[in-house]
Amino acid sequence: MSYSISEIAKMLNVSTYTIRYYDKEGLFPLVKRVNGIRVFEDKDFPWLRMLNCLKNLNMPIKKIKEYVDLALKGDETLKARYELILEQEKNIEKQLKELKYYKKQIDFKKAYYEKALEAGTEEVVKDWPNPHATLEVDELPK
Amino acid sequence: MSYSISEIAKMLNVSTYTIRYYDKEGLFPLVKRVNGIRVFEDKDFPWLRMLNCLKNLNMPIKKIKEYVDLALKGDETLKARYELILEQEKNIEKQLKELKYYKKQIDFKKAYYEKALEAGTEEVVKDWPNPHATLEVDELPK
DNA sequence: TCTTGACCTAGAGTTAACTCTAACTCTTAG
DNA sequence: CTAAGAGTTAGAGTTAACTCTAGGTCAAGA
Repeated sequence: MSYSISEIAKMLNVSTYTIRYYDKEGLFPLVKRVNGIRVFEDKDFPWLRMLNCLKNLNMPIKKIKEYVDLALKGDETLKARYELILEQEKNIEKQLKELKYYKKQIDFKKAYYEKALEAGTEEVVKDWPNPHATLEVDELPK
Repeated sequence: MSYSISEIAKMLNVSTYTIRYYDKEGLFPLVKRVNGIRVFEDKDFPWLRMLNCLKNLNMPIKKIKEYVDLALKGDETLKARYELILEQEKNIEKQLKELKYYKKQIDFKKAYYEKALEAGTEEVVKDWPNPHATLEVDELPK
């Protein structure tokens, strides 16, 4: 099975411009061309999925490019690629921790506004015991 | 207690440039000035914490500004602010789902590289059953 | 045959979020 | 009293990641 650039763009939920931009940046070194036209194939899907993953984990294009270049060099770069994956694993853990932390604050605000709406005014909650009355660096997840 | 711009910058883990930029964008309408110099006070901390939260949830500056403007208008905008918080709550849920989804892929790759490193070559794992062999839109979390 | 639509490239333009520079003021320690 | 250090502004510069335009090719249907 083969796929056009616009089909792939739809799958990744981006524009065709973006796919061409990624290609320009060297993120698709192995995609086939027929008469100059990009032809994506099933064999490209694992990488498309990986790219989608890294992109959504906010890895910069340049860093993704580094990963591509490592992969192209073959077995001698296995270690380096493994480290890069470990780094991403840590990154995900950090993001999860942060999200859970900020979720608490949003939940507090939600309850705050629910009470305020009930009363019709913010006055009744303005001095609610804020679970985080001070702003300290250590308090924030790194 | 009062705090200088550089102290606040340190607390939020950004540069003083960034704090001034946020101010320019209207994110600190209530911060005191003494001889033209910004003087942050304890009363500003709840908002600083909220700002830090929204920023780290990737809310654009313009949207944060909207929230500030709503808050300045008082009780008549309680509903609108509540909706905005609800939206953020949904946003967090989405992000959590996505993160957990992409974590699976990273974990797969981690095991993949561990096996490859053990063998000294990627060949042994190249055709590992990828838990996500196809790339379909519905498969990806929205 | 002609037109439509999808593809191509090179390169210019856009946007968000900083980041920095120049030129200035104000406070304070020596 | 003066020099350092921290603050100020307006506005220019930077960077990443698109996003679009102009001008072209090519294949298929009416």
